[in-house]
Order: sequence, then C-alpha cells, then structure tokens
Amino acid sequence: MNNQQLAKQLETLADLLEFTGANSFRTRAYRNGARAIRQLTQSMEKLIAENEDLTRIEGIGKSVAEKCQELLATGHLKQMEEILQTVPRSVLDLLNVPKLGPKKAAALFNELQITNLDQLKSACENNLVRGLAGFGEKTEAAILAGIPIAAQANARMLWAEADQFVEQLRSHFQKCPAVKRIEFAGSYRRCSETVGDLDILIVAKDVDEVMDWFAKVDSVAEVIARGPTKMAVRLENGPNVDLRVVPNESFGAALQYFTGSKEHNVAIRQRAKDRNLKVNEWGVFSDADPEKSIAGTEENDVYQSLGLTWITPELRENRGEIELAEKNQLPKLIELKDIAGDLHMHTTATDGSATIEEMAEAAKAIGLHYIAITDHSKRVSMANGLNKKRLLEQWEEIDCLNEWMTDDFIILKGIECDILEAGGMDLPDDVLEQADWVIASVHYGQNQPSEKITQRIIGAIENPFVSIIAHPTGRLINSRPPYDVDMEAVMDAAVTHRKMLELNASPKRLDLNEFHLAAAKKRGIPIVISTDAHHPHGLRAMRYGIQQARRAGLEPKDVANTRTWGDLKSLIL
DNA sequence: GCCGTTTTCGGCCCGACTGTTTTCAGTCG
Repeated sequence: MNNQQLAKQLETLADLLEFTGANSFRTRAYRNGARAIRQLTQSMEKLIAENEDLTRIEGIGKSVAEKCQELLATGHLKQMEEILQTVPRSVLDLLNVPKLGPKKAAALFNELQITNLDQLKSACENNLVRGLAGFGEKTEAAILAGIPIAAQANARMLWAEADQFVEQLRSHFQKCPAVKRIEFAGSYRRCSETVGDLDILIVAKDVDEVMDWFAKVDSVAEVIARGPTKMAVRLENGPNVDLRVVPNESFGAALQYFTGSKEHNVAIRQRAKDRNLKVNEWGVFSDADPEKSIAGTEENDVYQSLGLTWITPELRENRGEIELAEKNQLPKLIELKDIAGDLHMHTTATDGSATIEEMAEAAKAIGLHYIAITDHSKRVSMANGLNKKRLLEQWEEIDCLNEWMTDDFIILKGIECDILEAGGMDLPDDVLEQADWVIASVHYGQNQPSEKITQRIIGAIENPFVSIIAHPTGRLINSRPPYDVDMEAVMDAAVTHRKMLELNASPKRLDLNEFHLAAAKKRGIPIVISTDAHHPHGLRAMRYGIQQARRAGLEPKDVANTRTWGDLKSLIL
C-alpha cells in the first residue's frame, strides 16, 4: 500500500466518522494526518519497516501512526470495518450533494434509512425529506437538484481548463462599467494542479450592477445565491463561480483571505492572534481598537502588518513559506522568461504534427535559444517510433539545418528512448552515444510491481548515455495513477549517476509533482522543464510547468534549461 | 486526535448565507 492509498483510507475513515457524529476535531486530525502522508516523499511502508518513529512527522500522532501500521500489516482498518457494519460506504456519496453536510446526511440515513443517491432522489420526489426536523420544502428541492451534481462530483478541472473559464469571465467583466478592480482568487490563483470552484473579487461603483452583469454571463446555468456582498452561480458544463464585492479598503485583505490555501490562512490567522491582531476578509484589526483597520487595501500590507514579506500565491500551503517570509528568505522563484530552451518535443517523424524546422521556428518566436528534437523510439510503434536507420537520417537532417541557419539557435539531436518492459533501452548504446540529449521514459508495463518498475528506471539512469528520465511517475491528472515507482530510490540513483529529472509541463501530466520536485531540489538534482510538445502551439505549455516548479519553490538555478546549452551539458558530463 | 520555550489539559480560524426558525444550526469556503 503506497502513501496515496494510505492517505485515502484515512480520509475515508474521517468521512465515515464524521457521518457517525464523531468529534469534529478528531476527524480533522485524521484529515491532517492524511495530508501529511500525501506530502511525504519517503514511503510509509519503508519508514515502518525501518522502525522509524512516525509521530516525529508533524500531523501524525500515536493513533494515526497505529492506523498506518495496521493498514500496512492487514490491508484494512478494524475501526472502519466496524463502522461499515452499521453504515454502508455508499452514504459517503450523499456528502457530495451541495448543501448536504454530515449532519443532514446522517439525519437522512437515521430517519429515512437513505443509503445512496438513488434512494435520496426517490425520497425527495415523494416529499419525505421535507418532514424531517431542520429540513423544509426548499431544502428538499435543493437536494433533488443537487443529486446529478453529486453523481459527477470529485471532478476538479485541470488548471489549464479553469484558465479558459477565467479568461471568458475576465473579458466579460472588463466590459462592465461598474467594475473598478477585479482579481481571481482561490486555487486558480495559487496555480494548483486542479481547480474546483472559481472565486472572483471585485471592487465596484455599484454592487447591484456588477451582480446583474454577473448573472448575464452566457453560460450561467443557475444563480445559487445572492446577498449584499456575495453571489454564487453555476456555469453550464463548468465550475461554480463565487463573486465577492468588497470595498476598496478591504480588497487586499479579501484577496489574501480568498486565495487561501485553507492551511496557509489558518496559520496566518493564528499568527495574527499571537500578535493581538485579527485578520479577516475585511482587514487586519488590533484587539486594542477592533473598529480600526490597520491594513487591507493591498495584500502586501496585510502580510507586512504581520511582520512578513509578501508571499507569492503558489507557495501558500503552510509548508514553511511563512517562516521564510518572516526571515525575508523566500526563494526567488523561476519565471517563464528564465527558460532558455525546450528539451522534449516530437515531429511528424513520429506522432507530432509539425516538421523539425517548424518546431524550431516556433521556438525562436517565443524567445528560446535551443531545442532538442526527441521523437519516440521504435518500441512505441503506435507513434511510428524511430529505428536506428530513421533516427540517424533525422540527425543528418538536423546537422544540415544547424549549418544552414545563420543565427545562434541550436537544434539538438535527441531521442525519447523507451525503457523496455524487461529493462534496458530500446536502442543500442552505439546509437545513443551519438545523441546530444537522450531522454529515457516508460510507456509500457506501467502496472508492474514497484520493485520491477523502479529497477527498470534505475537501469536507464545507470546507462551512461541517458541524460534524463521523462515524466518519471507517469501519472495523468484525474485519469491515470502514477507508476508504483520508488521515487526515493530513483532520486538516489540520479544523484549517484549525475542525471536529471524532467518536469513534464503538459497540463495533464505535470510530472514530477511539487513534492517530488522539492525533494529533488534538496538533493541538488537538476530539473529540466519540458513541454513534450507535439505541435508548435504545444511549446506554450511551458507556463504550466513553470507554475508547478514555482509551487515546489524552484529557483532558476534549480532548473537546468535556464542555462545555455553549453552550461547545461556540463552538469551531466 | 494532535499539540505544547508560558501548557500533558484545553484549546483547535472565522464569517456569509440560507432555511428553518423566532434566535440559530448547518453548510460552505
């Protein structure tokens, strides 16, 4: 059982406990424990095998540690089995219905014996729900309307998808004369891998005018709520969008508040409390004079009033950024303009849709100084992968293009060489030796047991001609889990053999994730951010990779392709 | 259940909105 599975079990236990009316701080403790486990780069299995003291990990106490040991030893939790004797697992679906929380869901189960969404629907249609204490006609109707939403719950959009809704909304509001300031907050602003709802903050000349304008967005399916300062809508085939209209003197405080994350804000508000201050979405207030706002117009002032430098939204996860801000030691995070070259892309020779020259021209147009052409190797037959002969021909063509081009731009002779199922590389060393840049990656046998797939990847790292491992965990966000690879072992091998690891910038990959990236940085493993572009427009995906790198705290020096090609090469040779 | 250079007990972030209520509980972020 890996860390993600372990965390998932603890979260399910928390959900079930909440349903049975357990102490809310207890359920929170389980969720915090799950969060801590998700963020670990070492495997819990290994830590336990080595008899490490798990309670040294923040958020994990005696009880959570025991739960982990039990899960790894037996595969299940006795406590969870006991709860499932009385409450079927399907009740957890009820919690996905908007406006149904643990209390109301438990009432439905206890009073009406409702255990799943179908039964809930039928009970609403037969007007049974309105009769329960605390429920009424409106609640019943809202639940009925929310059941289809619950059925497709848990689907968070990729950040890149959310960005399209944001651009649409931004241009809609730009035409509204009553809007004075506008900003999108929430997980979108933090550049999270996935985004649930969107949050818009607006300073307005006229609140009603802005809210009326909001309701006129083309794709609004339903106005969920509308009050004096807050309005929420659901978009057709899209996310829920919350709008908050705030006075200008509160804009910075509201932006801080609604950007989150929850964990960051909890810590920020605790910090305020320790200083006899109170932070809320309206401003920063002193206990001595609770009427008078000390800061709030600009976000920067909110942080300053707490003795902190401004913290970029990507870092707001309460993973040490507050302590660094206090000492003015926040990293100078990498930016898109720092990137000098792109070292992973495909052409018409395999599954790309543009020629080498077209890719080079597109790369020049966005200011890059070098690219590597890295088509697939022959094992990837689906993509018409290159054998030795075709690859050598492609490299001759690249030699000609480099000679023919008069500027300083460099096209590198590369290959994305498959790591075969049985281990070993898909092309012989005497070919790889002639390349400028060799990417090794797994495409087949992704479900192999941890030991096997880890050894395959380490085997590739040990090959003297391999430069880098691409998309090292293979996950696709929302659709495919990572390989069961031991990334600690892979990183150890990368250090030993002076190899690099890729951050694949494709918005549905973003592989490595932020935790692995931070761990790689700590070990001094150079990261290369690559687009894996299959067409010229694909080179623009670099921005998603930059966002991911920033959330991991990466600086230009941590990312190899901020360097010239000559300097980059010296890192691995 | 977790945590602790004031603590091993007593806290644990905080406000808006809704619906069901006549002063508040539940949900949400």
